[in-house]
Amino acid sequence: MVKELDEKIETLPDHVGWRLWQASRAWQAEFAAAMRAAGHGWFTEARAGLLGHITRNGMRQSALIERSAISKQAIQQLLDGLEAEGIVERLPDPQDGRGKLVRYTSKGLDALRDGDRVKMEIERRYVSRIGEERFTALMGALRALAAGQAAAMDEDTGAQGEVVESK
Amino acid sequence: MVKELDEKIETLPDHVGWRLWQASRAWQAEFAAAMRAAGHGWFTEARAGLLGHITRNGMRQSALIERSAISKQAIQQLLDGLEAEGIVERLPDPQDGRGKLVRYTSKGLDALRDGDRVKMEIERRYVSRIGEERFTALMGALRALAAGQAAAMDEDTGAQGEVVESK
DNA sequence: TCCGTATAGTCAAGATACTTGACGATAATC
DNA sequence: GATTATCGTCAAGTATCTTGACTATACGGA
Repeated sequence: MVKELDEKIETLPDHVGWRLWQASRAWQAEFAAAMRAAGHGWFTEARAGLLGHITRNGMRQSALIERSAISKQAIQQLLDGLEAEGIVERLPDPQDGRGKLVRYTSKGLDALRDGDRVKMEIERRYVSRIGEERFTALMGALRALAAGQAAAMDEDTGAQGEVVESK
Repeated sequence: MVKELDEKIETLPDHVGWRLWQASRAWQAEFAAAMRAAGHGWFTEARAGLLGHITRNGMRQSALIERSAISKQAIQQLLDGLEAEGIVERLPDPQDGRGKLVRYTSKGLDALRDGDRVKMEIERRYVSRIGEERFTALMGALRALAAGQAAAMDEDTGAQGEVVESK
């Protein structure tokens, strides 16, 4: 009974959203695995997302809130964790008694360096997997998409619009 | 004071991983917003991820566990939620007293239909945003990447390898 | 100077989406 | 029948994020 219907079983989807999700997940899994293998066991996806916004010179917690899209409370909790792991440290801002500066520790900077290396390795693997031409096309399309999206939301919420050309 | 340092502020990253993540998040946000706007307020990203694995004919809960990568407990909890929302229903499997069949309710099928419509709309928007050629290149690269990844893990853990052509 | 208001960060509580571990019930195998 | 494996459930804990309430500091006037 069910058997005949099973002939028509759907395969997993094959639209942009699914493909993007799939590729994104695969990248993250590869990156996280490599980072953990490199001795950075504290590494998680959420933390990575936040670290991507912290400049190497350190920055105000409030600036971090603007740059990343999540609530200040979430950021604080993530920072609590990162601080406990010894990746970043929080210092009082000498210019503003209310503020705090978030800065990488040397352990954190080490992790960043490893992260850069891992990223390049993965990128190399990707290129060898699908060919340079396709890879370039992929990046071009993704950048165009991001630029289009930023333009589409036009009410500049910041953060997204400055992604590409700023430097 | 801080200003001079800000000249050297790092921009947001521009590597594959970041771009994929960014694009994936943007797609999901757009999709979820459209779904909620279409009256499917129960819609969340995690639920979408699971629903993407449930065929329209319904399937065994255990089959669902194999297909999606997450633990059976997580699946159960997601199904609990979906069942409470009236999107799916669980019936005893007549062929196996231990098993249960997960099936869409008519409300669930309605949502799927809306989902398909929304997906196509978004895809159309994407095409008009970056051009058909680029969009095609994007899809091609993403598919190649997925195929390469499936091949790379070679120890067929299932789930990933069978994505496209399986049947 | 004092006062109102905005900003920076914290504390507390709760929701969601997972995890591992232990368990009962049914099926399959020998 | 006894053993072993599979299917689903229950319970508890973790990570990540949310909203709401609060404190401390800064700033911009009267």
